[in-house]
Amino acid sequence: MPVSATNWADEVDGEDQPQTFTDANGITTIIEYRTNDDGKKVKVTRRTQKKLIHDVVNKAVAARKKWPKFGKEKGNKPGPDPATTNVGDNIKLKLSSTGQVVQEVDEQHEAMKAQLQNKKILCRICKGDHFTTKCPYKDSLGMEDAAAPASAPAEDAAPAAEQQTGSKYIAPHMRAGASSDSKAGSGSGDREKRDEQPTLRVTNLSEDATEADVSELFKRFGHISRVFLARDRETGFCKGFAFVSFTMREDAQRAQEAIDGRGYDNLILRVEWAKSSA
DNA sequence: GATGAGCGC
Repeated sequence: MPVSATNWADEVDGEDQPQTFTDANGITTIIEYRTNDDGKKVKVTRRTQKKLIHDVVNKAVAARKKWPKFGKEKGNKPGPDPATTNVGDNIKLKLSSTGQVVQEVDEQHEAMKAQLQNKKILCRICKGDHFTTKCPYKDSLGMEDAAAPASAPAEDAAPAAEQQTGSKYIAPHMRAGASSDSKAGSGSGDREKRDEQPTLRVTNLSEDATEADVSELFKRFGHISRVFLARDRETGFCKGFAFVSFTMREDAQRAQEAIDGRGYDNLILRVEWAKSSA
């Protein structure tokens, strides 16, 4: 195969002077031929750091900033709007002289974050004071149409419930429709009572799922009266399915629709209405 | 793929 004279990589012979080449990205390559201890001629290739790649990316980012905004952002000025945009940490890693990896936080982004700190942050999933994208429930429950519970507020919010409704707080066991054995997981029950509650059967749970996992997953839809996780009698591992009873049929209904087909622990959960066993 | 526990005073 003929070798192109312009292909510097193949120009090996008779060049004792260092050669330098700069490519389109501004990366400079230096080639020199040295004589080593054994008297042999060796080729030494060095390149300047690829720092210009970084600049190229930033140029593209800068260009994008000038694009007209569209959708709900239409007509807004360039740059992120704190109401809709989460400015994350831009962390660079660099090697220190001791070989340890050192974290460097980009100062520009720190400044940006500080600027946005005064703004209110409200998670659309759980109403916590973090961004929706940072919600701890995002992976398991991160559904866009996160339906707020109609009959029960989220997250052990007894005092909050009082504030929200403006009426007197009613303890769960005193509420209409609450069962006498309202302790979730107590499994105390006579079957008749159990079977008249709106109960879901959850299948395809992983074997290390616990009652707590299941109730965490479902409690945001409303008050749960009972969680039963089928465990292997000997090993104690989850047998892959569980029953979740709600106080309110509507809550169970919404939970069924919302969680059925959702991923949890790398598995796709199935949620159906339970049939009474007999 | 699956339908919940224990049985004694």
